[in-house]
Formats: sequence, C-alpha cells, structure tokens
Amino acid sequence: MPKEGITPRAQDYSQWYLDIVSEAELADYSPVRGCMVIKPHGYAIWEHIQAGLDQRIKATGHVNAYFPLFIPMSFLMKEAEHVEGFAPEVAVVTRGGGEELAEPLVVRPTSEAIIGSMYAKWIRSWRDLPVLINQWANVVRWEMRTRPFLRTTEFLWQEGHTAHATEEEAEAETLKILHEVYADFVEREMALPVLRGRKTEKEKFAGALRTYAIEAMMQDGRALQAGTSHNLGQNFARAFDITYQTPDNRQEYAWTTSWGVSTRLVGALIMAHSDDEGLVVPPRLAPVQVVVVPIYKRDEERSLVMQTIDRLQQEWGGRFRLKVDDRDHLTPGFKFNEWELKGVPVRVEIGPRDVEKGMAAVARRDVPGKQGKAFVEQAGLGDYIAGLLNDIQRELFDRARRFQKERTLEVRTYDELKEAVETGFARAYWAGTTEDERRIQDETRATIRVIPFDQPETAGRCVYTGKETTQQAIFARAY
RNA sequence: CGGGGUGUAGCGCAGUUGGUAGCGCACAGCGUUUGGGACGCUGGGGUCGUGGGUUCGAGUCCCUCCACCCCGACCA
Repeated sequence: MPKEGITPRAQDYSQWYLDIVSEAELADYSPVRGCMVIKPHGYAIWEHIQAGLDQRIKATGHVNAYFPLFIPMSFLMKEAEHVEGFAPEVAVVTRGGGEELAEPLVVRPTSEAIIGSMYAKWIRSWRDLPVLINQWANVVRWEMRTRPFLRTTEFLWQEGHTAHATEEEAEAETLKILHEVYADFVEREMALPVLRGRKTEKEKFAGALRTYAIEAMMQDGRALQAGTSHNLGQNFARAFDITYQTPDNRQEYAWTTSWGVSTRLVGALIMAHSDDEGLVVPPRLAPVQVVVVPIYKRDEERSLVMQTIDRLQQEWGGRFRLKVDDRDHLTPGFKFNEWELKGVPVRVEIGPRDVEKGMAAVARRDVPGKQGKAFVEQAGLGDYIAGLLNDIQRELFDRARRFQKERTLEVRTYDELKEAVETGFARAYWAGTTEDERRIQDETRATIRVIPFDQPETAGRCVYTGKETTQQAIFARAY
C-alpha cells in the first residue's frame, strides 16, 4: 500500500527520492538556487551521523578545531591541480563594509589552502608532528546541477587535515581513516555495506597523490561515493611551505592528508534503505527509535492506556530514544502512517484491549504492513524491543549487502560491462589509460568507482584494451 | 552551460470563444469520532512570477525578463 504523496520507486526512482525528502520532512528548498534548508528531522539524523563519526575521529587520535569560511583568493591558487579543480566552482566575495576588497575572498570549497597556510606557521620541528586536526564546517561549491543532500551548493561536512613526518605515516593515516572511521561507521551505524579502494588518476582529488574512497550501491544500482581520504603527498606542503626540521637538522617538507564526509550521507541513507512507504532509518542512527501510539475512545480508556504507557516508560528507563505520540486530535491510523513515513524503526500500539490482556502490538518498520506486526506481552517488552532493534539493524545491512552482491557482475567483455552498469556494478580486469576511462564514460555513462583493495590472485585480460593484467576495477554509474 | 517543463490561496491543481477567480488537501471554530491516512456544519485566506503591449475589459492574446523543477555534461 504505497503512501500518498510518494511516487513508487519502480515508476520514477528520482522522483521517489525527492518525495521522501519532502514527505519525511528532511529538507525544504530555500530561496537560493541549489541551497536547501535542513529541517529538524533531517538535521537530527545528521546530528547522529556527526556523533558517530566524531567519536571515531577522536578515538583515532584527532582533535577538533575551526578555520575560517573566507580564504584569500591567492591561497587557493597556490597548488596547481587544486586551482584547476576548484576555480570553476567557487563563490567569490569582492565587496565588504561597502568597499571593494583589495583581494577577493573565496568562500571555502574545501580548506586545504587555509589550513595549509596555518600549518606552515605552526610546524617547526619533527617534534610538532603529527598534526591531527578535524573540523566540522560548511563549504560552498557552485555546482551546475543540484539535488537535496546529494549535491547542494552549500553543504555540511567534516574535513580532517593532518601533517606527518614521513610518507609511510601519511599513507597509514589515510587508510586508517578510510577503514576505522568511514567504513566502520557507514557499515555499522548506517547499515550500508561499502566497497573500499583507490580512485583512478581521473577520479582522484585535485592536488592529491592518491585518493581512497568507500562506495555504496543505491537501490537503483548506481554508486554513491560515501567518503574519501586523500594522501596529498608533499604537494600542499610545497605549495604552502609546510616544512619541519628533522632530528639530524635538515629542513623537510611535511606529508599531508585530508579526508571528508558530508551531508550527502543522509542522501545515501535514504536511497539505500527506504521504500515506497517512506523513509527507513537504521535503529542506531534513528533520532526516534521507538514511537508509542496510544489508542482509546473514552476518557477513562485514555487514562488507563496512558497509565500503562507511563509504567512501561519507567521500566525502560532511558533505554531507547522514545517518543509517546499523545496528540489528541489525530487518529491512530494517521499516526501510524506518519511515523512510517519518517522511518521510526519500531512502533508500539497500546489500546484498551492491550491494557486488559497485558499485551502490546509491536510493528517493525523494515517489514511494512501486517507482516511486520506482532503481539507481545508487556512483561519483557523492553527486552523484546531491544532485540528487535538489533534485528532490524542487522537485517537492513544484510539486505543491502545481498542486493549489492546480486547486482555486482564480473564481466569479461566490453559488451558485458555496458549491460552490467545498466543495473549495477561491473567488476572487470582493467589496464586502460585515463583516456580509455574517459571514452568508456562517454559511451556508457559509467566510471571507475574504485580499484578495490581485494584483488584476484590470477591475471586476466583488460575489459577494454585486452592487455593482460592482475588488476580489477569496479565500474558503475554514479551520483 | 545545452535540452525539456512549470509559475493562479500554505500545498496540489482547474479556469471554456477575453467579461472581474474556483476545487481538493491543509488551516481556524463547534460537534460527533479515534485498533491503518475520520465525518458534518461554519469560516478565514489571492496585488493570478515580473515588466510592458493589444483591448472598453487580460489569469486567458503578444513581447520581455525572472525564478524554480526535471534530464544531460562538471562535481562530495
């Protein structure tokens, strides 16, 4: 039974996505093109994403700081590839205080430039290293085509920026973030399985030595980059003159990294788990994990039902993020639909019959309709719900992993590749050039998402050039 | 930046040969309701995206501009 106001996925996936965003009250369009207002429910999900990431970022030894929104234009121009990559999409401030500025200020599209310039100031000796700083910030990129959460002119993110004494340390940092912070968070909290690997030259960050990424599969088989971690080598250290003195008294350039994930993760969450009934949020991320809907007709029924709910709530203590929907002017049916739309993992219904029998109706969001509804004794209900939340978390992950597996095809020929990317990912031997990659994109709209870390033992022939190689790549159309 | 589309009440839309703006939902009040999106009655709410033109008269015809949405190329 599809919800009012939601276009079924099968009919128009893209419209379905936009419907979920507005019907679940995650975001609204703002008066400024490409900018969105993140509404309380959408922001609450983002806050849980922030909390989970922040905790992991700190657990791996990083600290938070804040750098300014404005960057002198000249700073952005210091790293050649960086300029080329970002110049076309920056917003520039040319006036302030009613006067023309001596030097235009760029609204940060990312903060390598401003942070690099500060690191040059702060780092003197090998004893100052490593510097491990993260910031939570907004950035602006003047994109041509925008979609809520997936690509907006202004977006929220975290960006980590570190400086190290050696290449090995920088490389280890880059990979640690990818595995222990990003992949771990996205898989465990967001219940979203990811592919981990390296980006090709064509796809890497402007100015980086190497870019690593995690990629997730959406329900239409397209890929979404869920996080990136860059080993910047000494490129930015050279551009911003970040040097340190070694124990044996030499001046060396530092090795830097940067890494980020954004509000785009909210988009990933929607497209990975939700259905035609609305949003589905994994329990560990859900702002409200359990909603209780009281059912009653007369006043005395109402007070009996509410007494039971109060008692249960006390028994559970602060065990769940719980909401009792005691709005009086809405019918239970309306509330059921609304909370399904908003993706609350578990709904408990308590009415006069349940009060009498010591029971409750419990519905799980990941199994829509009657099949997901069970009648459970009030005694032990808290444990039942705790177990159910775990089940839902696991089931969402397993479902997404199964889907990703089924839709990832090993292909040998270019024709097979073309067909595979129509519905999902294609895994193929790859020994082509950046030019070859570009041609494949023109012809199939698919790009290499990652060169995965897990590679085959045996050699094969490149899907495009026919050259023998041991390297495989994942091709897909991407958001 | 190319292609397509849409601008009329908060939202979704209708508006006939040009004649002075309406429907559904939402909202407010009252009453009855409440186990899967309740019902009745009453009520409030509009410089019809902007600027110009044609006309006695424009939501409607003509021109200009603007905004937003969708599809592509660029990107987290």
